[in-house]
Amino acid sequence: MTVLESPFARKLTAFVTLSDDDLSALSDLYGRRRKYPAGRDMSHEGQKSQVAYILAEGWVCSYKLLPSGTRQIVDFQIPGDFLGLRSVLFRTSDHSVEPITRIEASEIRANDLLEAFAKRPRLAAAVLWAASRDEAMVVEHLVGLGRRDAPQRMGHFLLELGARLRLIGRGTKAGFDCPLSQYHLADALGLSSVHVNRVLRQLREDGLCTFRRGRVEFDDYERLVEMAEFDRAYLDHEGPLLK
Amino acid sequence: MTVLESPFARKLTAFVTLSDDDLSALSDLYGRRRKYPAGRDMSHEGQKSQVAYILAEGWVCSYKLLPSGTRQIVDFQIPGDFLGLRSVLFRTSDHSVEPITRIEASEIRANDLLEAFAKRPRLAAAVLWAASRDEAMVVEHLVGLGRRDAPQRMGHFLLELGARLRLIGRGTKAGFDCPLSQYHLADALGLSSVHVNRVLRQLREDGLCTFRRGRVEFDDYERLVEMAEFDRAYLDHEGPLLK
DNA sequence: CCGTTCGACTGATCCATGTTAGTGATGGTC
DNA sequence: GACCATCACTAACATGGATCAGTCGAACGG
Repeated sequence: MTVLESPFARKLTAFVTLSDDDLSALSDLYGRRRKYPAGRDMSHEGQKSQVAYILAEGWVCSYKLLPSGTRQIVDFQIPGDFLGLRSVLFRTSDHSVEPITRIEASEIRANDLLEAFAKRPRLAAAVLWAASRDEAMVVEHLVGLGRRDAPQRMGHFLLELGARLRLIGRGTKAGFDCPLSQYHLADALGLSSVHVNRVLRQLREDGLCTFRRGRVEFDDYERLVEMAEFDRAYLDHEGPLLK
Repeated sequence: MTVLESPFARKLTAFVTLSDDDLSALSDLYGRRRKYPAGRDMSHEGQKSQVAYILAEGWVCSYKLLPSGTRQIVDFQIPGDFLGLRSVLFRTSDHSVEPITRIEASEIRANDLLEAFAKRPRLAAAVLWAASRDEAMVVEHLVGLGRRDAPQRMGHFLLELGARLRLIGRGTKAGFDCPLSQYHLADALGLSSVHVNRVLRQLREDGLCTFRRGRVEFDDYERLVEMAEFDRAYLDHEGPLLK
C-alpha cells in the first residue's frame, strides 16, 4: 500500500491538501509496525510512554472503568486514528485501551513527529485538525449522553461512525462493516445491552437502519439524520480546508 | 494584585514551579483587561478569533444548544481558566459561551503566547498541563453522564469544583461560594431542574453537603468523596510536578 | 406601590430505561 | 462429540428521573 492509500493519509488529505513532499515526510514517520490480538488489553493505563501509534488496521476503544465494575467507553479508534497521542504530549493518560479486533499499528516517535511539524507546517495543521476533530467528537458524545434519548444517541453514533469510515474509504452512505458488539454500543452510549437491543430493533422496524451480523445498513439515511438531529458540522468533513 | 497572586499564576504554580523570570514573562502576556456583564451571551459561536482570554474574575459556562431547545453545558470556567484557547489554536469553536456573573478577562494574543512558549519552556509545560487537565475533566464529565446516577453526579461535580477553586484560593474543604443556579446544575449534569432540587435536598438530609444561597458547604467531605466515587487523580492536583 | 420575572421548592403521575433471568445460535477447543 | 464462552435476543418487572402543574419569596423595573 502506498502512503496515499493509507487510512491516515486519506483522512488528512480530506482536510488539508498535502504536497508530495508532505506525503513523503508522512511516510518517513512510520516506524515499526506491530500487531496486537483482539480482546487483550493494551493497558496503557498509568504508563507514560514516549511512543504513539497510528492505527493501520482494526478497531480499538478507550474507556474508563468505574468502581462499580461498569465501564464507559470514551471513544473508538478506527484505521487512520492516533493511539496514545495524548500520553506522549501530556502526562500519563488515565484510561485503558482495548483492541476490539486484531489490530496493526505503526509506531510514531514523539521527536520525529515534532521535527516533521517544524519542516512541514501543513502536516502540522492536518494533525492538529485531526486532534481537534477528536475533541469535538468527545464533546458531541457528552451532549448526547446528557440530552439525547436512546434512539437518538444510537442513530447519532452510527451516523458519526459512518461519516468517519467514509472518510477513509471503509464505508458509504449505504452502510459499513462494524465489528462492535451490542455490549460495546451499550458501554459507549451509557445504556444497558438489553436496551441497546431494543433500540436497534426499533430502528430496524422503523426502516431507519439495520445492524446485523457485523454490518450496519442505513435504510433511510436522510430520515435517520433527521431523527438523530445529526449535524455534520462538528466533524468538519466538507472537503479540504486549506487548498 | 501582583502576578503571583493572580488565579492563573496560582493555578500554574500549583503544578509547575515557575521562576521569577517565568512569572514576569507571564505578566507580559496580559493584555487589555475587559469586563462583560452577566447573562448576555459572548457568543463566540462560529467566530474564529485570533484572541483568547484568561478569566480574571467571575464565572463562565460553555454549552451547546440542541434543536429541541434544551442545552448541555460542557464545562464551567472559573478565574485562572482560559477562554477560547481552542478557537485560537484550532478552528472556530462550535459552542456558545455565557458569563454567569459579571466577569473580567485579560486578552492574550496568540502570537505572544507562542513566543513566550519558545522562550520559557516551563511556562509552556504549565499551560499544556492546564489544557490537558481541562480535557480530563470533560472526559470525567462524560463518564458521569454515562454511568453515574444523579446523586453521584452531583457530588462528583461539587467536589471537582471545590478542588479547582481551592487551587486558586477561592475555597476550602469546608466549602466555597458558588453563583450557579439549579438550572445551571441541571444543564451541566443532564438532569431536570426539578430533579436537581430533589437531589440537593437529599444530599443535605444525608448530611453530605449543603448548597444554599450561593454557598456550598461540605458537611462530611470524606463521606461525600466515598459516595460520589470521587478520585482526585484525574485533576492531578497533588503538588508541583516539575520542581 | 404594583406587577413581573426568576429561582427555589414540592407533589402527582408517567415513561424510558435498568435489572433479572432466561433461550438459542455460533464457534472454538480438548 | 461434549463442553464452554460469547453474543443476540426476549419477557416481566422495577425504578430513576422527566414532566406537569403548581406555590412561594425575593429582586426589580416602572
